[in-house]
Amino acid sequence: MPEAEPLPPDAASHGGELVARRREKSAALAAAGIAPFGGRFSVDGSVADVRAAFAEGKTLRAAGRITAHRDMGKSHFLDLSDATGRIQVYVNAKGFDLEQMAAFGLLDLGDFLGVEGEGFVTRTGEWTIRAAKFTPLAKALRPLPEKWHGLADVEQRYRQRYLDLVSNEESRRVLLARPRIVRAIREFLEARGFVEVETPILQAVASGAAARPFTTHHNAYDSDLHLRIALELNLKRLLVGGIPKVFEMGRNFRNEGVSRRHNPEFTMLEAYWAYADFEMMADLVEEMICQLAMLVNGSLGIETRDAEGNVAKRLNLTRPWRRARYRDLIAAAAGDDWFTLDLAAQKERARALGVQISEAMEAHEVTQQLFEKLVEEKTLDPLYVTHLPKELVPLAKQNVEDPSLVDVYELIINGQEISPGYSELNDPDVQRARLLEQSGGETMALDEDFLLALEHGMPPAGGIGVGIDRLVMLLAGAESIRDVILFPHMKPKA
RNA sequence: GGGCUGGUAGCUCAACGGUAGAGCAGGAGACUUUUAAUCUCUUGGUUCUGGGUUCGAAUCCCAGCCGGCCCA
Repeated sequence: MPEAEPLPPDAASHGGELVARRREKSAALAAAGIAPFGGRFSVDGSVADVRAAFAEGKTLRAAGRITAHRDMGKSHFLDLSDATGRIQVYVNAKGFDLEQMAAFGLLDLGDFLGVEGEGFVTRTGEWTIRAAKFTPLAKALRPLPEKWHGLADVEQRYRQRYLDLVSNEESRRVLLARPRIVRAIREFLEARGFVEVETPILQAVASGAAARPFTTHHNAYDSDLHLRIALELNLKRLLVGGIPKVFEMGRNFRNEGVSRRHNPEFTMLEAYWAYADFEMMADLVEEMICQLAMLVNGSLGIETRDAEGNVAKRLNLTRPWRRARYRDLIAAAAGDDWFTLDLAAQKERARALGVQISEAMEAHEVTQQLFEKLVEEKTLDPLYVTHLPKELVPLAKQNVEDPSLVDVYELIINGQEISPGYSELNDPDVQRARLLEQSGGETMALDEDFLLALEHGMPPAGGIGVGIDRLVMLLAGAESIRDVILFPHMKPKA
């Protein structure tokens, strides 16, 4: 590349020398009559499309970022990349005049470039476009992360996701798995007659789950509103309205902590199927997730990896998935006599088993804590936990034989709750009573308008929820929810 | 909220009380099929911020800011 003028001293002192040089090259391109930030450029599709169309002697048009430059003097090799792949471009000085080669010298790694030329195969077997023309398309005024190690700084990967996408293949793989999964879910449900709907995010009462909502204000009606925390109640209103199979996939918001498994906004699938029950819903989810696993991994085996990238666990999604009652799982973990013990004895037993128990906990909370630590966290392959205590699930129908239980499942895979499914409670009076009898730290808000809808008659139905972020984590092998969200919530920098 | 841990050149990382370095990127040069190209030379730093200890601080201490992991 060409001789550079000495930079003004202040440019270098800010650590801005790299930017200053690129700005100079951008200006030099403009001075030579070449727009450094170009416009329309006709291409044979994405880089992957160009590779698919590749043939020796065929004229190809491609565009992308310059991600490598191997300078041989009169011969240059460039890598042109986008998120779909990489293709090599060969530029031979013999094919261009001096002005053109001067312009070529003003290009930098990271710039967008369009090329046209014939395909050929180098003697090392690399598919290559022999550039007959090249067109600068956009100047990168700042350098990209290092070519070999990519961008490793976790914070910067999340705050400047575009740099992560440009430089980290693994991030592209995980983040692009998500839209494929979302699309496949829609296709799966639509093929079974489910209708997709969109319901309001701004709600007067945020209910359907026990969680703190975000609050905002609507000026026109001078009323406080909440961002939804669940989709459930509106979809049930649609069951009342006569739509027998309905689903929504959309964003929920919970004003709670941020962690490896929690983002304040997250995507939920909920589906409701009139005249079905929780077991039919379990079958549906089982089939759907297996299809998704085949789509993403081509297999029902899943390998989870630790921070070093080594295989940590192997999961097997082969059907049929195990189904077991909550009480039986507790008894197996804590002793057959568990449910005959009084509260004090249960607390003592739980602590002896290494489960942290606080004095304030009620009986079902002690049992639930024990369940989470000794069953849920230790479960790898899919497990449908069924027939939970009714206190845990106020929107589900009670079991006919044992009204202390509800007809529900909780799907657990790899120690995480992936999906709940219910036989939905459709008796308005029972529903009111169940919402009023909630106890413990977090309770669900009472939505009178929802109860009014139930009084008009809701068909018996099965319902499911699927946390899409966690499902994608599972299927794509991501360790953190932030790895499956393009722009995860971060604390603003001061 | 608590515990542990991290922040050094554009990027990836060293230096762990005694002159802040390397690789890549950048700059100059050589090279007409390279591919982490190679070879010679070379520029580049408010060591996150603010205090403190010390003859001397990237390093030790305190506070803060922003992350990561674990716990609640």
